[in-house]
Amino acid sequence: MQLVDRFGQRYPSHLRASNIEGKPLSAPSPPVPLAKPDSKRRSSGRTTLTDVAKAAGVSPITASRALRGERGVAQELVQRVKAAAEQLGYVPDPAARALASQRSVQVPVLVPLLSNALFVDVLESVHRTLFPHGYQALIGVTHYDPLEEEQLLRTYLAHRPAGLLVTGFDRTEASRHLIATSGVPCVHLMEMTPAPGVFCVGFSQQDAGHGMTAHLLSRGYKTIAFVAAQLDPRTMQRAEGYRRCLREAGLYDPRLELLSPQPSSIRLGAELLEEVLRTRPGVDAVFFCNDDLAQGGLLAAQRLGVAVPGRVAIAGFNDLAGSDQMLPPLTTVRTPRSAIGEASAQMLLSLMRGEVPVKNSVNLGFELTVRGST
Amino acid sequence: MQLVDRFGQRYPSHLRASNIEGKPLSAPSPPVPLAKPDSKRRSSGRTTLTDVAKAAGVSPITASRALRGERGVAQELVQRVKAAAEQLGYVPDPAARALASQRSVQVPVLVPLLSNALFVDVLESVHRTLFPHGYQALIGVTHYDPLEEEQLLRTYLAHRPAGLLVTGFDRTEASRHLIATSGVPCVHLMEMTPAPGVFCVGFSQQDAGHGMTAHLLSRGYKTIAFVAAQLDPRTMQRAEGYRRCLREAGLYDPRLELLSPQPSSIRLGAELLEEVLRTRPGVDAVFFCNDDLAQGGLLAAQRLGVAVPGRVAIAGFNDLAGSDQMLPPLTTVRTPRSAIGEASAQMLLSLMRGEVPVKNSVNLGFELTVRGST
DNA sequence: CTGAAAGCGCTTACAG
DNA sequence: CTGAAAGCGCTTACAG
Repeated sequence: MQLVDRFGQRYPSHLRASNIEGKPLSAPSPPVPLAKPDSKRRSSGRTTLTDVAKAAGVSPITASRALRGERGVAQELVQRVKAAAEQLGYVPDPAARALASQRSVQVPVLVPLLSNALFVDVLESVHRTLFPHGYQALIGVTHYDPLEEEQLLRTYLAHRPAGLLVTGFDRTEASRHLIATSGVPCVHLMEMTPAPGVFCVGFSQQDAGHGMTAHLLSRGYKTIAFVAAQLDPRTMQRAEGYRRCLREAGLYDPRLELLSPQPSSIRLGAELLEEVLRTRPGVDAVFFCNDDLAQGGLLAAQRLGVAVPGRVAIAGFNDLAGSDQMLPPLTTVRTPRSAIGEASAQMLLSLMRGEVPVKNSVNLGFELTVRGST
Repeated sequence: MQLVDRFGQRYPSHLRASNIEGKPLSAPSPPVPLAKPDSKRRSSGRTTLTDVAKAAGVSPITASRALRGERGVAQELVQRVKAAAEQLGYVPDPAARALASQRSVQVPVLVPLLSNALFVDVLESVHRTLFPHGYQALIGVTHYDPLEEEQLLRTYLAHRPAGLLVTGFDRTEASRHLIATSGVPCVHLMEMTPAPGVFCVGFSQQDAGHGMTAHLLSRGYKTIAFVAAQLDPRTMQRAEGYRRCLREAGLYDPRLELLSPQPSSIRLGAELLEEVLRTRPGVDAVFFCNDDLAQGGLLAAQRLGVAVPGRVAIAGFNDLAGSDQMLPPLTTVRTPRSAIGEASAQMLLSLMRGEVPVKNSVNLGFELTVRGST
């Protein structure tokens, strides 16, 4: 068999000696790929694995193995191949790789919304962790709709992703089945679960809801309202924590809950605080399920001349940007979203390497951040 | 030539009659792909174009053409192929498609940061516009670093993207060259430019800076400070608009500019307002280059008991979440970021179809939003 | 430890 | 308007 390199030189592929001398390696690569006028030629002019193999004087398979760091390749060959690849500016073709190996470098990250800074932080830290390893985070926005998530899952799974990151555990049976049968490593974000064989990184939303409520009780507040929007699963888990805590104290009253299915926002928080003050005049503390609501509530209180925490205490959740700058600064729960993004990506990385993680679930906890508003 | 389908039936590929009767279409697909024990078999069990073609009684090429909506295929065949694809739940393999066509469905979107809601909004609307057309937006975060952008460009361009979205025009010569020679359709976001052959969607940052300054002048403010952070190209274009406007009014004084290279944030805005009040006591209005700074400034003023706009007026830029809820509500410039995302994606879609857009540049303008703070 | 052959699932470039 | 052949650039599965 004869190989023809891009300079038109011909040599049998087993003639390695000439390459060992370094000749092909030092040959200057042409500034513009030489477009061969051959008919039937579809070459893109791109540097291919074969080019690298030729330059290193090995077979493409060996070059492939050396470049992927597969063990069982002679140290010397590895170095020669790597040098050649560097020299030629070789970049593996992800499409060819995906087709041959039945696995791409793509990692869909399915989050409910991008308008919540929480998920942007998670997405960014996932991206930052995965990218240096050659993996590509893909955006998937479910809008809190299990059917939309199922559709996204179908689409993305057809792309043979290397891994998958999904938010929480609340999804359709079909989605669960798709994930399970795909064989694609999957890590669940934001929540803890007892289910075996399932991987997750997050914290206990219910404990966090309980913790904040306990803090308010410890401050002496007795009539604590829970005000929530969106009403997604994690919000409702916080609600459960709130209920559990108040029941333990014998202070639970369902009429203290104000639940709005609307999307969470600063403006809505303002409206909801006004509603609480108007309809539940006895309330002495409000626990908002998210900081944007709480910030809106704080601003509304100021606008109305309602003293915080004198007349009513206000607490939030997530410690979003600006909460520490409010007047008074907002008491909230600091959630480890960047850490969740990073740890979940690390766990996925290890699953994608075929390893078995030491722990199925990683609980990153939360931090009660007490500031002036309570 | 004989084809063997997954049920082991053998029939010559030209025997279309039996398929026209609909037999293969109505054959139930096995719940689990039958893993053939053939050696040398690498099949993933996935439904392939060949399966569809067989079921429709046409060649794979015709099936491919029919599915991609390429014109020049008999209407009847198109319908048969589409029915077969639907029936079998066929999803084209993006990797195979990318490898064969030298073009993927990926569209990298290069933005400076994800921590600025501005770019999240752009990214989300790009994603929302592209996804239904089968294109996949990829995240690329440059951290305002041209070299990081160049590195991202190299990586992403090796993935043969279908299109490319980049922020602004400020990049390395090498990056410009990479984009130009890649042949990948590219649209520039956020800024306007006179350069021919370059596509962009945005608005004039300088005009917007000028507009806000003119508004402040029209309100009677004479000593207007410009306070900025990050100092990225677009911020500096706004600064230019501010300067031009004050020069026109004969009121420009470089000492009124407070420029910090730190990342923009609510907290920094608070610090910078304090600094302005301390070091430039004559200032009667502050134009912050971004709303997060302005919100921080507003909160700092409140904390210090400085009347807004009585003692000092405050204006921002971008109309971010919460600005309308501040006390007083913040005067700002509403920028069309979702519209920019959508319009740029539409322009890219038409470029990727090989069309020539009517206009090289789309100016989406901006809107002065005057509220209580000025 | 290394390699020749085959194959991944599509589309391009030719023919007819 | 339709199709047989070849090829995209890798990796898998076998051999040695």
